[in-house]
Amino acid sequence: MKDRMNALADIRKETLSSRIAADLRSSILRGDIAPDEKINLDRVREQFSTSVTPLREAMSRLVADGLVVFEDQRGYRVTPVSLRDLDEVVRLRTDLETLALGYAIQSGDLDWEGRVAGALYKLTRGERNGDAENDVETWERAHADFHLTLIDGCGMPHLIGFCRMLHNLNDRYRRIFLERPAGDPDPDGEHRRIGEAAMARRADEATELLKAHIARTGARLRTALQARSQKEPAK
Amino acid sequence: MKDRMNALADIRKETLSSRIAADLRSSILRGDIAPDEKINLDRVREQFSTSVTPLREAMSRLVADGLVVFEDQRGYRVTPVSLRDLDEVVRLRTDLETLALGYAIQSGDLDWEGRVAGALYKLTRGERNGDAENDVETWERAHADFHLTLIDGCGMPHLIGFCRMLHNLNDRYRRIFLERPAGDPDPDGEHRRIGEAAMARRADEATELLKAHIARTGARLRTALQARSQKEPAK
DNA sequence: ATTCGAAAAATAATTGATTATTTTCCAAAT
DNA sequence: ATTTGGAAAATAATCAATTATTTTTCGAAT
Repeated sequence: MKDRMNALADIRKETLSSRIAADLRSSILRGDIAPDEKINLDRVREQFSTSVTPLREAMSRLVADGLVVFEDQRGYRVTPVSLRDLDEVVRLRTDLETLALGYAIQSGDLDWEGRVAGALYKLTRGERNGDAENDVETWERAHADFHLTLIDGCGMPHLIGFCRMLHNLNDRYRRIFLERPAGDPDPDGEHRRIGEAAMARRADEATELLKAHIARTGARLRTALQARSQKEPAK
Repeated sequence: MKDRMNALADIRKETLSSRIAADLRSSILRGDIAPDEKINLDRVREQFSTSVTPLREAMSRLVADGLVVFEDQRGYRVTPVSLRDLDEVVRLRTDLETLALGYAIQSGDLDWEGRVAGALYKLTRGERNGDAENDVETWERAHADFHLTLIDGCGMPHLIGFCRMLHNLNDRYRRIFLERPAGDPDPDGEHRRIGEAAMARRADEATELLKAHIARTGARLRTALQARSQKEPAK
């Protein structure tokens, strides 16, 4: 009874800032707002039918996420993309996600295993590369959820935050630049093998599989970006 | 002539938000605003003689730095301290700063070496544990500058951002909980050895020295926190 | 044609008032 | 003594107007 009351008390009124930040985050990840695009605060304010204050706050949160860059007196711009940035993101994902996975395998409890299994189930049950927008968003959510649950067992909030940010940055590249964003030859198989190795506490195997998974997507992205920048010279 | 004009054009009017964020960051790092302390926006607004909007924006930036935690409708609170958090910060500093240093040694150019030498010079020339506030702040600035310059040669902005954040978090622990925050037995020697190994491109030696340096401070902090929490039971 | 400087326009940032939500207080009921 | 519910107080969040700064435009000078 008391636990039930506490759970209800935690349902707090979401602020406009949080709503706006979430919506803009999605738009940026999907490429709906293009990399390097200047964000005109007055126009966006009108689109959300709000005033500038919650919008500025939302932008600050997106800056923290690495999705937007800010300069005093010059406002906000969607973070540009580049080969160099992609390389960093891929390299850091490799370094930090495997680090986090290692710690998770070390420290994660049975509850974590259960959550990994659940996230894996949801990911591999979903429609992939469906044409319907809802299907894509559902898969993207399940995908992010799986990766983040995998490392959640490390119990290190700062590290999880870094990985989350890198994961989002990588997702943006994948969604903008790959024609089939979920189009690895066998993503379900890869995700399953990673998840199973992690749950079975085979740390070396799990981290090697994760590394390969990250590298594979990274290589495809690199190719796509290079092809694109041969069509359009670098800014 | 054109370069000179560009340099002048880059001198932009600093915003109140940026000023407030910087001031509050210092206050938090120094422990002037205590860990876990609720930040009353109206009171702080008055202290800065400003309105609430730039203050909220400043707070968002501090949230991004990990120095403040936020909850919708409940405002802002200085990030609490704990043994668990300290352990994570120390562990991640070890993992990430050595990673960054390795990359810097790999990629850093002569200009980077020069900057490391300069930062080392400034650090070892300064007054340590002086009683004057300016001396402490000067040393703290030089200390942070040295560590961040050391890794700056990695040329990876995200990684540098993570390391900066961890470094700040660690600095806060050091300044609040150690009676002599710069009081390692021979910090100048340690810093010098790390810097010289890095400039000489002896990667293994530099990273081992850095690890030991981080671990030493971490152990002292752990001891100090444990002693304190035996006096005051955990919240 | 290019550069410069000033004015106009656009945009960023801040203000102080208002509205929304949470916290605290207090009296009544158990 | 404890719990509940409502009102008051405090605080968080947002608004729309105003101010500050940057960017764009345009005419004059070179």
